[in-house]
Amino acid sequence: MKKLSPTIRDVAAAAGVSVATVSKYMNGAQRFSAPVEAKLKAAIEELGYRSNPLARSMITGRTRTIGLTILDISNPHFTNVVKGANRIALRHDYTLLLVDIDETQARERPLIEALAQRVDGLIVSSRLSDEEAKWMLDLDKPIVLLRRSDELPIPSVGIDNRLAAYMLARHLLNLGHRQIAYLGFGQARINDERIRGVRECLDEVGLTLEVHDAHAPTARAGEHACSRVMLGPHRPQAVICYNDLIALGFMKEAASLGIRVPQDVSVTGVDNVPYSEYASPALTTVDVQSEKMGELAMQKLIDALAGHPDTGHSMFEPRLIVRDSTAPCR
Amino acid sequence: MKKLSPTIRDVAAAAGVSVATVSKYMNGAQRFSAPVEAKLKAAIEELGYRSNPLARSMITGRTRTIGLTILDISNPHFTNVVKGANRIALRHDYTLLLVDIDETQARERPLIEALAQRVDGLIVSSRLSDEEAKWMLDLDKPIVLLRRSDELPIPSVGIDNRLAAYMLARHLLNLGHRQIAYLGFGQARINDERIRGVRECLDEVGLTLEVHDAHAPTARAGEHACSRVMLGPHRPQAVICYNDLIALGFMKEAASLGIRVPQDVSVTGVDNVPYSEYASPALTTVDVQSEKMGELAMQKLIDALAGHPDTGHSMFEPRLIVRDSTAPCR
DNA sequence: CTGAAAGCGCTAACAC
DNA sequence: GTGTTAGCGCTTTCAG
Repeated sequence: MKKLSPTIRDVAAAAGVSVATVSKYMNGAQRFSAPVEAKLKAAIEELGYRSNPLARSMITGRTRTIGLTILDISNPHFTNVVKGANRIALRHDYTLLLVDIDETQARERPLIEALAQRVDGLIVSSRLSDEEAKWMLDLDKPIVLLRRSDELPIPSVGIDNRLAAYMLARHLLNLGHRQIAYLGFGQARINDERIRGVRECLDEVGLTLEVHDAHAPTARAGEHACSRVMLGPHRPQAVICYNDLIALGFMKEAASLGIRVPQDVSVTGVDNVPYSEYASPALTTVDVQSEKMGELAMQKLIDALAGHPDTGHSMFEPRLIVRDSTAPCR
Repeated sequence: MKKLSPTIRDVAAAAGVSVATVSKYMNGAQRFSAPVEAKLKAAIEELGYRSNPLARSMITGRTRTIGLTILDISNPHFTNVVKGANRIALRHDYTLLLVDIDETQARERPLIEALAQRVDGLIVSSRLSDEEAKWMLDLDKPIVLLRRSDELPIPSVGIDNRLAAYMLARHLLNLGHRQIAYLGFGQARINDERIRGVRECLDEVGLTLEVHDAHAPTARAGEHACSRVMLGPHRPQAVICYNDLIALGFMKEAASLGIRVPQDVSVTGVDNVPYSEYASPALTTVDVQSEKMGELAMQKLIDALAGHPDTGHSMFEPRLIVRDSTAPCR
């Protein structure tokens, strides 16, 4: 078998030219005389030469790699973001270096700092507050945040969480519900925005909101929280969950408890993950355009890399998806 | 603000030592005299120095990065594999470079070849046949395959697909079903193994198997296939789907068609993805230990990287998970 | 324990 | 068009 892979010098020697010529040829930097081109092609083919991207990156200072940190790869919302980002990256010949923060806030900073050294730019989804994320500015790499940041001069992409939550509340009010509960996830920075949106809507008709916390953004957490919410002192007629996964778990547990959805309680989520459609009853939710978010975040980053920075926040418009988990209040 | 990040030379100058000393210090290669150590620590802190992993990799030839190619990041089975692999990688201070093949077979080879140059080793999930995958041997990097390969001398991890399918068939036979259909995905290499497992079981009782194809391993594809399977000339009493996603889509469409699961037809999947549990009826399936597969694949690779190669195939044992989508035949 | 020097594989001026 | 030469930031002998 083979030894070490051939270097640019091996090719130069085999083709009888200089390394500079080989380098230029590999980069398609200019045109060559027919005989040289032929020899080059032959030598490269013969040796199976492929230029070493590491050495190249060291000189150019560019890796053609984008770092993407997500909070949890198990959450379909984030995989959709990745899907979108990846599509745009591939199109521009960039590779994604994916880091799953895995909902462990402690390691976030070191992981991102290490990542930053190996990539040309970063797309970051983080639970850090603006204050806690200031160090990102010192990374000296273009960054796009997957949530609004009012204080940091970093471009970002997200949805209007207040509006999304407002829409769900309005939908439930229209169905005649009056006792509405919110099952949130306090660790998420956008949780407050969603609570605000719901409150804003309920305020208009003089209703108050019962707020619960699921402690995790997962189906399992939704399951656990269900009895606490439904069998507590103030049984709600409708529950707005922080995200679809919590809602899915909630609905499953409700069924176990003999509580029917939507007859006994209406349930909603947020995100419109693929499986919300295949649950039964199919989940009423708000589409947040996860894939498009990933696409736009990547596009912004690539633009920045190309010298067209953009420090604004882009907000996608949420869209209410009414399915079968919500119904008129009895 | 700062300009370019400081290099090892800056630190050496600031600390009044040589670059070699700084290098050794950064790598914890040896012990140092107290004054030198103090100066180094101070200089590094002062300048905010972090060694450049690219330059380091170029010399050592190691990147502490593992490449992982998966067929589709939208499939929860694969995200679980990633989760497991990532856990082990982190534990050994490796980073994952994830590539989503996105079910596009054409680009597979170039993507993997490019990936191979940037990592120390690869975990590959591919639809290529052994024959088509021979070039992987020339990559000169340790590889672990996420499926059995009998011909290639490459270590692999997988489950016993024949047994998994056999178990599902046996379960359905025990429930009294006689007209059993298989809704597969012909592109997958393991599809044949699963068909074989089902056939083997049905042969024992002299039954034949109706085989259909969903054309994609997705819920959407399962939806589309449902009417073809259920409203064709040979309506089955039970359907074994290639994976959970297809089964989920199938069940949704069945409901639309007024076909009740499990009363009118029993349905099973394979994989035990998280959402199979939250569907209703909850899906009967076979657990393939996706996370453990990812963990073991990574462990094998890291062992290989540490000089303990292992060319064997590790097979996880499938486990039948009976839930509510299967019931006795009326 | 510490330092000087020789590169890793490649690119980027600048000559020819 | 093609070659020469200087490094990129770091590790690694090998002296001292």
